[in-house]
Amino acid sequence: MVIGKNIERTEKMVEHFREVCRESGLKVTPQRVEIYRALASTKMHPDVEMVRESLNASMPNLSTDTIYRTLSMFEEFGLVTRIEAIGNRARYDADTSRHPHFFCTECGCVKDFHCDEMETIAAPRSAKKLGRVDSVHIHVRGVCNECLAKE
Amino acid sequence: MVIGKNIERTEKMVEHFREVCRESGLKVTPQRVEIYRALASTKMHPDVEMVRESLNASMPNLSTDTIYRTLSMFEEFGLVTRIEAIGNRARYDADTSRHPHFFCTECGCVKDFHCDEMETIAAPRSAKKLGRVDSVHIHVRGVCNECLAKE
DNA sequence: TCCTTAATAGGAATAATTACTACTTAGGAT
DNA sequence: ATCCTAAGTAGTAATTATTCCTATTAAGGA
Repeated sequence: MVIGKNIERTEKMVEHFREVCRESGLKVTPQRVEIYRALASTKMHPDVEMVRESLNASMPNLSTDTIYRTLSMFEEFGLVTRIEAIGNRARYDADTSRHPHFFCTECGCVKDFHCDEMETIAAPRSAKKLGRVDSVHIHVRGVCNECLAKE
Repeated sequence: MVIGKNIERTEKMVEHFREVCRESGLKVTPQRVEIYRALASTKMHPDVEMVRESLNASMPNLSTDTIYRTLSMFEEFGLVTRIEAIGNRARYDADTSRHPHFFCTECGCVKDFHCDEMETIAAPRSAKKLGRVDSVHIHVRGVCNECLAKE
């Protein structure tokens, strides 16, 4: 996983992350910072294993459990969004703004795209009748260009 | 899981299922028919365990592996849709028409609702640039009325 | 600097899914 | 109707993802 693009934006996100931790009484540990930074610095919507790999050099003793706990906690505090992609691994996105995803059914990659209509569409009355609606999620499934090229 | 509502509609779906099997050269085994019928006769979007429970009386020896294999196969042939709900169990829907789902983040239930806009919104150019788009999926996350009542 | 309590590492346990193999059966051929 | 064969199934083992547990560590306030 390539880390390090858009360093400025990433560091702004990390600073915001520190603030949220302080405000919420969460300890700012090196593990948490590095896990958050790993997410914030990539567009790959990594799963736990990808986070572990990307931090293996800098934190070889980082435990799986810590990554799981930390990511769940981040989600709880609205710092990341959990993506229910195809397959069995949960993936996470540090970009919590509402936006649709493209899921490749061949390789499992997840990509962002933008669409005003999808980002603003509201839950209808028929949905609100079922309970309290907290968020709207849109994704498309298909085959990414890389996989199409291989065929 | 309550099975048996809307028997007529269910049996029409089962008949269609048989046709698809015949056309595709798939054997119509009792296991497949019952698994399909279990899905077609409920709106609960069951997971593997729910299917197993609902068929436990009629097919006590039905193996987990068969349910997994069969549901994957159904999805491959467009007979069911796999729903990536919250949590770690895959759920399935025999209603393959495009419609949005409500996911309760408390109890994990999945409910259908309808919304013309959500059912017709098309993938934008920005998505098509990423690859071939096969389907569009929309869901909302929130807390269902039953869970709200408990609080 | 000390203290308290939250957080972590490492490993064990659990849960979900897939793989394997000997046996069975659906459905076409006879 | 019976036979044949490949596809399908049951039962179990293996794998993979996730969570739990506990002794140790360290963040951050006093």
